[in-house]
Amino acid sequence: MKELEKVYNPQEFEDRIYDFWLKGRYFHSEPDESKEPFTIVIPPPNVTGQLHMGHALDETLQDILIRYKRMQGFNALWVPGTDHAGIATQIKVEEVLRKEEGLTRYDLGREKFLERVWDWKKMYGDRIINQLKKLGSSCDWDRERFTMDEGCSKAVKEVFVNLYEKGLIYKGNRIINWCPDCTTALSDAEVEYEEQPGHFWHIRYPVKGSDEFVTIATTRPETLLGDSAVAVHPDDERYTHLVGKMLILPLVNREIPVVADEYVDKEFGTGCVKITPCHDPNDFEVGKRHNLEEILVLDGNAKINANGGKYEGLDRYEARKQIIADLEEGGFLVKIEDHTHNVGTCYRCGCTVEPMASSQWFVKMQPLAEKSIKEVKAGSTKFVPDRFSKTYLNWMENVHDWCISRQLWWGHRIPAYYCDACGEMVISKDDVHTCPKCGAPMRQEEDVLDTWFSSALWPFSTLGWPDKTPELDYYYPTSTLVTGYDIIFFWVARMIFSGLEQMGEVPFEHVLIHGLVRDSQGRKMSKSLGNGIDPLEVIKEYGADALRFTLATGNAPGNDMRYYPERVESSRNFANKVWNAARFILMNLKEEDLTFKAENLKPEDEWILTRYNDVVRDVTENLDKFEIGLALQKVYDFIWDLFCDWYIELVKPRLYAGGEDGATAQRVLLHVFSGSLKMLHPFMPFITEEIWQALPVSEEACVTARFPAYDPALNFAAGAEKMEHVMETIKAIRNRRAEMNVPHSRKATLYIETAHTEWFEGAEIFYQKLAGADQVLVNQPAPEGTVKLVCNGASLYIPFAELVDIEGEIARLTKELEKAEGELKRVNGKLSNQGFIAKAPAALVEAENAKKAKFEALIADLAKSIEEMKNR
RNA sequence: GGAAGUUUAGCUCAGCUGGGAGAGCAUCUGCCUUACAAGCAGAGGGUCAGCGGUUCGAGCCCGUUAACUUCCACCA
Repeated sequence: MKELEKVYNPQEFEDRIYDFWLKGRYFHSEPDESKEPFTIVIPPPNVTGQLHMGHALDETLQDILIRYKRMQGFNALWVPGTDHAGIATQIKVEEVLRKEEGLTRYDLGREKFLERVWDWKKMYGDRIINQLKKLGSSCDWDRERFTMDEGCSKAVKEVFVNLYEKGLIYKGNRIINWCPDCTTALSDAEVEYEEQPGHFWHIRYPVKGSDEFVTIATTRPETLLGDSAVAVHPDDERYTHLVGKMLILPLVNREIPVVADEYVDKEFGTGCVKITPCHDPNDFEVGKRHNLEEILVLDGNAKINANGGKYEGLDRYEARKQIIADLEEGGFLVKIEDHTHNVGTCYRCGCTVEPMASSQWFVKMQPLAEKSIKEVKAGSTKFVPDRFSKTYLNWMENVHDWCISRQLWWGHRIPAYYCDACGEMVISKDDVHTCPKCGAPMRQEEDVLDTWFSSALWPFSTLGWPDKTPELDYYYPTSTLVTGYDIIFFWVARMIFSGLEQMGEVPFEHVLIHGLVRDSQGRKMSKSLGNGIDPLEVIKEYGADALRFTLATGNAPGNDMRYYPERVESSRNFANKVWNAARFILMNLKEEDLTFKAENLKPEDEWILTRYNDVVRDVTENLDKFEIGLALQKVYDFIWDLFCDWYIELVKPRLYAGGEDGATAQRVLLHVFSGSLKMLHPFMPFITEEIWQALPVSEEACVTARFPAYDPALNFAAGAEKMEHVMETIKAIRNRRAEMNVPHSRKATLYIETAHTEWFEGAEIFYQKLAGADQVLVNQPAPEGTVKLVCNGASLYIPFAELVDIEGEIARLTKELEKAEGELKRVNGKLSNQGFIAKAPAALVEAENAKKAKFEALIADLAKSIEEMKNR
């Protein structure tokens, strides 16, 4: 038997325990038909390679589920996400490049630039794996798989070609969101809207061949350069006479028509809208309907291009300034209004996105969405908590086509090949070098795919798809996805429709949604605010177990949680409690044979075993329903309150006395404690394993031990009830002594008057140890002037005559009496209610009847006691 | 504009299918009782946001009002 360090010091053993697990290959899972699989898909390391709180929460919840399922005999596997082609990686590298070397990716060239990104990825990939280990993640990383390898590229190409052949991928000219900083298109989901103060510029457009004007209002005057019409509502009588006439576009002096279109809101502004097909999605549609000219006036860096005439080369905001000045000078500017409006920003770099017409690749969402909606409605994939299925359905039902091309270098290149000679385009899984039509050389599409295009394939691409691997066969569909609600659209939705389309089955059964971790003031943790808390720092100070405990407890699925250092501290305190309990138990295990047997059990043994059994049942139920916080709370309460504060104290005398009773106590202690450790292990893996390795138990490691199961043979209702009575009286005595400020060291004889003598048989030692009694006399006359306590089924007398404050005592008893009478009244009210008698469950009515008897007896006792006091 | 969430003790939050209001922290009191002061034993503190309804019975179900939060869409 090993000894534990005197002080709980997680830093001392956490690394060692992790190595122990690795060495024992306890995390290893391979397809095994004899076991049921349980699979979790996990995200890849984030771009900076720095574990942040949100990530830590993800990992913790996943790891809890994985460990729990493994302990239940499942073949539980993590499916590590293949490294994705994240836009953020490229941007980060570009940023560093710019800052440190003053270079752009174009200066470096494609090949060299990609090498840089690779280096970055490898460095931070390794780093994050090490950080995950610190957290206790039992993820079995496969270094080879963890890269953007051939297999994954193969899957991406396969899917692309597949969708293209079904007509679900097309290339088209559309308005997309363009980020001038990242110089790429963004999908709708990648745009964040934020309210910003701005202006409405009212501008006059002269009507050709007349001295009339129409006045339009715009928030982006620089787009005037690309106007190709002004629209009015067809029913707007103010303007019907102008429809079909031409206007002179100020500054540019181009002629543009007035068109009538239903899109215009008569009530809004002047009722005239300038139409800029290339820089506004609605205008784009109007332009298509009226066959308007499409004039692009911005380039990829949001500078005015050659179509902008004299403004060419100006940045969009400088151009705006200049154009306003010129308009004013020309007398075209009517007025300027303040106006707050929603501006789309890039969710990565925060820069204002520019809607621009551009040739991009799209996924046609309608047919994919229909299937995905059907499956979730049918319950093939269940969201936990369920309300998030609404979020998902809402999005799916209103989904737009998905822009998947990105003008970046880092990522999976779109497998499209062009022939410049004859204009042929080929979509192919294999590299195509010569044009099948004319034999000229072909070049591959420069654009890469959206990060989430490949990420959406993880549930099967990481298992070897499109090859028919045993893993794929065994593990797909996976069991659970754990993720934050902020990622439902990006990832969850796309995994669902990709899985359905390629595999014909939803990718996972459950999606466990958690909230965000906020700071103590409820703000989102972010780098710019500088309020992010580094999980590694927390681990360093309090240990990974404490952090995991904190993240897993005290909040419900899908709700945000606030991070308080005090909470981690209290988690650490709990770990310390467990540690000390272990030390105590190890000190007292002296028997040779510690195998648990349900023999010679004392009431306190029966009580703790019964309670333990209850907790095992509850915790299993909770975990099966993904109620991780509730489950952990129950384990915590059991270990601290019931096991440590009661059972250990109750059993100390037996342990010190030794003998057969002491041996039984040792066996029960070990049985219940080791079982509790197993229940606690998924939540606090390090400390439980460290203690486990010191305990004389048969299972070689806690991580692979069998999770406790409810055992009907260990239910001792009678023994447990008897013990509860004793405990109730102990609490009452402690309470009174504390109220009277009697020090623990002052002992007194305890007189118990009761009809249930069997409750108190053999209980004397407990009162001596826990309630300051030196001896206990049952049903023997107590001396005059004692303190009297009235409990359910017993009256207790303690001879502290000199401490008794008669008036105070009467007041106290009267208060208790009133309380009891109130309770009795409530019970009587229920029982006299015919509706209750008739409709409530029989067990409940019976319980109320029992309460009635109890309160009646209590009231009689209290009334008697008050009389006695008054007569004193 | 559409949708979802929140409102419970001083603070942060639990409360599972309706059946006598809970935890942690904070506060107050007494204890260094041979595992643990990172502890032990106690105490105080709540009209469960307001109103109405269903029910024998509502923190929980329904309706409604208010405040706050988030997501989606988006007005030139």
